[in-house]
Amino acid sequence: MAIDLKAEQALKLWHEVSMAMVHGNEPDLTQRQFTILLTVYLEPPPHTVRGLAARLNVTKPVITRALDTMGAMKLLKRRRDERDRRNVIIQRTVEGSLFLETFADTVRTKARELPR
Amino acid sequence: MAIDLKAEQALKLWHEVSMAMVHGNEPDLTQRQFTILLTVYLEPPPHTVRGLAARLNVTKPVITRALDTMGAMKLLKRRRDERDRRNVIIQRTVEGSLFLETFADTVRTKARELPR
DNA sequence: GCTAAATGATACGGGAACGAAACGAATTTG
DNA sequence: CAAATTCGTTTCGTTCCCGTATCATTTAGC
Repeated sequence: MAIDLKAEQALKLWHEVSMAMVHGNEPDLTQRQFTILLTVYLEPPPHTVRGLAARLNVTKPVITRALDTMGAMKLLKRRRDERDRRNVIIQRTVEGSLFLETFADTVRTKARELPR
Repeated sequence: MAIDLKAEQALKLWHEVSMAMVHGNEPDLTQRQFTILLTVYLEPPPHTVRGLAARLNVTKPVITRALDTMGAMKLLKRRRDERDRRNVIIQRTVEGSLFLETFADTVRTKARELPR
């Protein structure tokens, strides 16, 4: 059975979750950063700077900088590809997984509490 | 019947919608700006700078600047409160309604296409 | 080997957002 | 009616993100 949302429910869900994120003290990421994070955690590896840039339709420095920022937050980590040392492989971390699990819980809770 | 999402579905939904927004050519809003927009459109009026600042737990200049930005995009508009001319009332626009309708459609479509 | 291509990082200038503080206008208080 | 308060805006200095162009390293092609 497909997930069927009314327009108002969709907006309310986004609103509730956004409020929770803005109000909470979780690391505040830009839209792009969060999208990069989700891509790394949800799409099949390996993830490279170039690949992510193409996937998200942004320039390479955007990815490099996002990795700097989120790397400092321990949400992601870099690793040299030893088979081709030009490449950098972007990998998940325990902290990142935990962060997204918490986020998913927020979404689920808000979705469950949605008025019909 | 409540909307029941699995953790993976919640993340996938956010990912899909985020990808659509980053990739698309819609106005590029920050997380806070988008949250302000949703608040104005979903919560009962009237909305003031001070009220929104308190609601979102941000400083007043954040609201003022967001109104500048989104006002230029025609997503919101300001009006002086004639009963107390110190106040500014924030109102919806046709363009803003349309923008959010389109966004809601994106969410609905992505939710419907979600794997079980 | 030597050159060309590919990959990610960096430098640079510009623009946008931030918080704190100060400000002007409008209203309320005493 | 003068002083204090309230409200939104502006200013200031800082920080962060952006795209373009360039750089160093590594690999591939001849």
